[in-house]
Amino acid sequence: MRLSRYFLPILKETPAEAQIISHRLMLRAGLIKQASAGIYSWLPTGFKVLRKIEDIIHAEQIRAGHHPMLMPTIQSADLWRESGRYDAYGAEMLRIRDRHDRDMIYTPTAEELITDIFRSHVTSYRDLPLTVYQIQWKFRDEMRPRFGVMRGREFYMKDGYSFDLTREDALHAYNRHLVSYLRTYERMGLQAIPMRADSGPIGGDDTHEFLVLADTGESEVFYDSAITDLTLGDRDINYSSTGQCRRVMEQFTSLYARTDETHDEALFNAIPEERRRTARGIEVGQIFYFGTQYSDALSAKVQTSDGSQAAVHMGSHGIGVSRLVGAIIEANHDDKGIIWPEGVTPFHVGIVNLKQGNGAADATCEALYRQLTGHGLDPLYDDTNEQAGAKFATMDLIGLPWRITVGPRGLKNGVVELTSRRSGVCVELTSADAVARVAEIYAPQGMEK
RNA sequence: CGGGCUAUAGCGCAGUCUGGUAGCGCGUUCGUCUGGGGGACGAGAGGCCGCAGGUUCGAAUCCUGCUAGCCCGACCA
Repeated sequence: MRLSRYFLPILKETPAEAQIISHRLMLRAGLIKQASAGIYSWLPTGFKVLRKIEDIIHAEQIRAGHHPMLMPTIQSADLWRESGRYDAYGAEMLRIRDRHDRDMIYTPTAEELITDIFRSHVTSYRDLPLTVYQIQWKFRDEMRPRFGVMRGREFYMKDGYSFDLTREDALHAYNRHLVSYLRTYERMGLQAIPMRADSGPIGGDDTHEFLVLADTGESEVFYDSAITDLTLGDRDINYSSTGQCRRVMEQFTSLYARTDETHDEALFNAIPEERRRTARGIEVGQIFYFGTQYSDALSAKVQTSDGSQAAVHMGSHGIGVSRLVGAIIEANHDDKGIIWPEGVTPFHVGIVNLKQGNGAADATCEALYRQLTGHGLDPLYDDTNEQAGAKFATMDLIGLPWRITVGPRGLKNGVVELTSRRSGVCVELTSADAVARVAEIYAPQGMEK
């Protein structure tokens, strides 16, 4: 993309409404614009990041054997009355009345609707296990929205629902989700720690929240520092292996890690003192196993091999997609702006032409742009007439992980510069080598798609 | 929902106390110069001063009501 033809409304000054760093940077970098309290428009650059996150989630869910689908945002109140949640949910559920005076809701979650779909079409144990999911907008009429997209009223969320014949099968689904979520977050450049959680209004027996450590997090967390050394890395996961999924789950959940909701002082104090940590965290996902709570209420049963009827064991599993954009920024920024992890960056690399109108500089930038695009990369070329300093400041603010700087001074020696946004390390190399280097950086991710 | 605050140009703000032609910085448009970390000079454009009512010869400014947004708390993915 050429910056001169793009829509990137950056702000030099911080809008007064924004308090925390990710909200400020999202507004300043032109990612979002507030439409009303807790409701945001996603401008082109923010939308690109949202889509990147979404793509990673889809890839990892499909890899785990889960099926994408899509359910409506507006639902009839009837199903919610059937489950008992129409009254239980309270004022956070946005209630709407249509022209025929029917009660409708803007959905905050979809257990009822998916269970209704399930009971209409699945009648045999042979159709199990089944896990479906969607990535869809949700709405919770928060009393006090804040922190930008991290605690909005409208939010984009992946919500998955698993159906199994037995508790054991359902726990495998639980473990499978835990592992796939770990992979998902790692691909986004985030460390999200599974912590034992409280089930809240969704209900359930087993539940873990995934938390990203950040000073601005809403939850107080307590953990054994050894847990931060754990990574999945590139280990090969066989999602149909119950043993392997369970072992990974055990590895990642056996060390102490809890939010203040479930914190146990005695257990915490049993950790060697030098490894005890208290910090703050942002919740970016949660998995639940809740047994037959909804299948009983909504009568979702299958026929078993011996001919009897059995309520299915369910779980639901969520990732806060829009919230993740804020969480990633909270975990990846400096005083100049955002520092996107390669997996979610809106553009792979920035090209800065230091002297627009200079024949050699223009030609080199054009060639770089063509070659990078030819490698399947998505560069942002700053072809405007701004001063060098302004171009650098913009690139730093929007946080592209790599920048190629082209100017007459370097071109005299046949070189351009490749700079890492994160480390600030800058190397001089030929423009052909710069293209090759950037292509190499992104090659592993390209192959995963 | 309790407590506090704000609303004036695209953004950040002054002006309100003490009523009298709407201001500043940034951004933006045009021109010239400049050209490796938000550059300089010159000339412009851009406002129902949140909305409604009242007081007054006259209201951004005083009074009443409303709306929207923000902060702290409680609550929450």
